[in-house]
Amino acid sequence: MYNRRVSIADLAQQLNVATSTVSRALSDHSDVSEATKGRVRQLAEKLNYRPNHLASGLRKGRSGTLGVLVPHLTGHFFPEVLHTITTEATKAGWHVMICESNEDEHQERKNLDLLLNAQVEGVLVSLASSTRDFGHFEAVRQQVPLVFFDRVPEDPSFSAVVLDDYRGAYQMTAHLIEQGRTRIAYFTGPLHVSVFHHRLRGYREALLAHGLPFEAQLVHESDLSVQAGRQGMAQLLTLSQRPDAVLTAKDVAAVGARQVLEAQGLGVPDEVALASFSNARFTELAAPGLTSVDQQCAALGRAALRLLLEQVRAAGRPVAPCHLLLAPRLLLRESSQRPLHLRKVG
Amino acid sequence: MYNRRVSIADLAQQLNVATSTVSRALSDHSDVSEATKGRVRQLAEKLNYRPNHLASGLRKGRSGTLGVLVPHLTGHFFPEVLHTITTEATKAGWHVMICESNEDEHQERKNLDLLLNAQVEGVLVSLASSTRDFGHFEAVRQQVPLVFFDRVPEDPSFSAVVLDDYRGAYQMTAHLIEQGRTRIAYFTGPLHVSVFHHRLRGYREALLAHGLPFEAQLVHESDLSVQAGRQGMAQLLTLSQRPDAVLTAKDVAAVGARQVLEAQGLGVPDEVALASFSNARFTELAAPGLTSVDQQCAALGRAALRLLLEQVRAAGRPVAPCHLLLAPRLLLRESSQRPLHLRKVG
DNA sequence: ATGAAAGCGCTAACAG
DNA sequence: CTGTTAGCGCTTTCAT
Repeated sequence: MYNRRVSIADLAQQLNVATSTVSRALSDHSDVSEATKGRVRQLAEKLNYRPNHLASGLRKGRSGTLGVLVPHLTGHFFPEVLHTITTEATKAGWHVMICESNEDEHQERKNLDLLLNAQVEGVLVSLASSTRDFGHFEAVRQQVPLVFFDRVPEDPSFSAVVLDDYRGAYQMTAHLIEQGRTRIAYFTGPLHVSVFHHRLRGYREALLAHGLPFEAQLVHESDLSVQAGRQGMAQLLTLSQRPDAVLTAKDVAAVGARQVLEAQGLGVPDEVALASFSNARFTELAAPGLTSVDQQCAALGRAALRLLLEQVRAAGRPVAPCHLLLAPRLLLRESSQRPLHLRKVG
Repeated sequence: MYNRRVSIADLAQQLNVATSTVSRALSDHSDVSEATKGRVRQLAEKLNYRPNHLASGLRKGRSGTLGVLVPHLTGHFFPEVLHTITTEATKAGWHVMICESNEDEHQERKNLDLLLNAQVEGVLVSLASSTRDFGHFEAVRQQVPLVFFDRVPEDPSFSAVVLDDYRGAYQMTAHLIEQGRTRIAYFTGPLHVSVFHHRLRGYREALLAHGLPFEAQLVHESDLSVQAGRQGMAQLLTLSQRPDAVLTAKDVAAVGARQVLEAQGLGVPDEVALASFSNARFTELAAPGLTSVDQQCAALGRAALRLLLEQVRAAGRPVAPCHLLLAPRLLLRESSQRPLHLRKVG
């Protein structure tokens, strides 16, 4: 039914040369005559020969494969990052194995096992939100280079690439203040996740730096779902003095907030400004366009891969853990910009 | 720097048994004593032994890996399908290699090579939109089982799983007609892509079956981007008699259409009803919610994987090509439902 | 219940 | 320039 796969030995036999010659010819080794190379390549082509990656990997002690472990494939961010990683890695001659932890620490463990068994030569990880214990990563880094991105552990001995969330939140908060907002609410995700931790800090420090108070009642912690966004917004509207701006640590929560505002007849941005993190499709599709902190997926993916490959190429020589902070970029759209006639002049 | 990987030979040596015994113990072979199994497992655990997937694959002539090739990882549909596929495949003990063709026939070719070289035992494919020639798939199916999903070739000799796009379009068009719409415009994608071809047929036949004319001027072919949606809508509004409903073959195009309608002060659904295909996040997040034909990602992924594994397990025995049509499901939301006071009674 | 030995397909010394 | 040979880590007869 299926064709038997043709091996180097088959080619060698048909050409009356040694397997080693064929092997060398196929890898364009310098000390094979052009004539032989030609004959080998031609026959390989004709018989549709394909190198057995398992065999060469086994022999060379190199799988030529990298592992990537992400919490999930849905949404905007991870697919975008993965796209960059696979494209670049493939270009550099690597295979990539992608795993999903489904935000679950236990599946994260199992997937790491899977990757190590597949003999990956390096691993890129973005943490599951439920992960509290990092023992499984200790084991990994004793085997292969390991680089985290976006969702990274606090432990600075791990290499990591992240957006500068602190600065992103700081700058966005500052932007809202510059638009004349003085009561800025903030929707955060679980604070044990590093990104959310840093964003909250940025928010707070921007307030303080501009002489505004940090009020606990204006901060709402949740899973940042649409649902949570609605709840948070509804709660804020019960305050005696309602906020005039809302910053959410994730875009979908902003959608929920907006729904509530709309239902209450409160205009965006006139009465309440809205801003968030991430740059999913709908932040630009929504009307009015949602101001947000761009996640720079491509830059992040590229940086993480570059860092990993550096460590892989270091081939065992000790490498100091490296931390990359990507500068954030604000995408200012209508949802946060005070209409001209309402702006303070000067 | 990195720990040397421990092999079966290492375990065997430390336990003073043969490698074959260790191998058998680890795979829980029936004729190894429980005592030995215990000792082996304990040491394996202690030394953090991990089976070398390359070596066992080479020896067994089985890689335990499946390949999946999709046009891209962005959007809603493919990530969702991939999630199902990887989850289910992993559960069944398979590795999964994911590749992106970036909608490009040439990259599709290269990725198939990559997968075959990795010795995958089966391949799931959703076609790049630029693919016209299917020679490369001929080569693939001579090596391993091959199943297409969603974007499939016309050639019926290939196994394929698709949503019943014809019925989806038919039912959705019928739904719009039942809501009292009589001039229903349709935005289609490139017609050489099978899904778009079938959807157009469904649209047309639903019209005819309900005694409505099929008018070429109401059909707009494009790449279905937001941009294209805007253009198409703008063009429709120049007609002497504007449509009272628009069906788009992809959700983002509907977003573009809606933007134009809004700008022109035309209400959705009051003046123009809107419906589309796919069930991306924003179809439900948008206000009013966008009526659409659900893509049933999970069902599709599961069916495709099941079909592939059947063929893989058939292990060379000839398998007749199989075609699965998944029944569509309409998600009726506000954008298509005529407000009560305007509906025909009866 | 365990061991000895061969071999999956490939590459890399080493020899010529 | 080409061939011979050994071996990567594992599984699987075939013996015992």
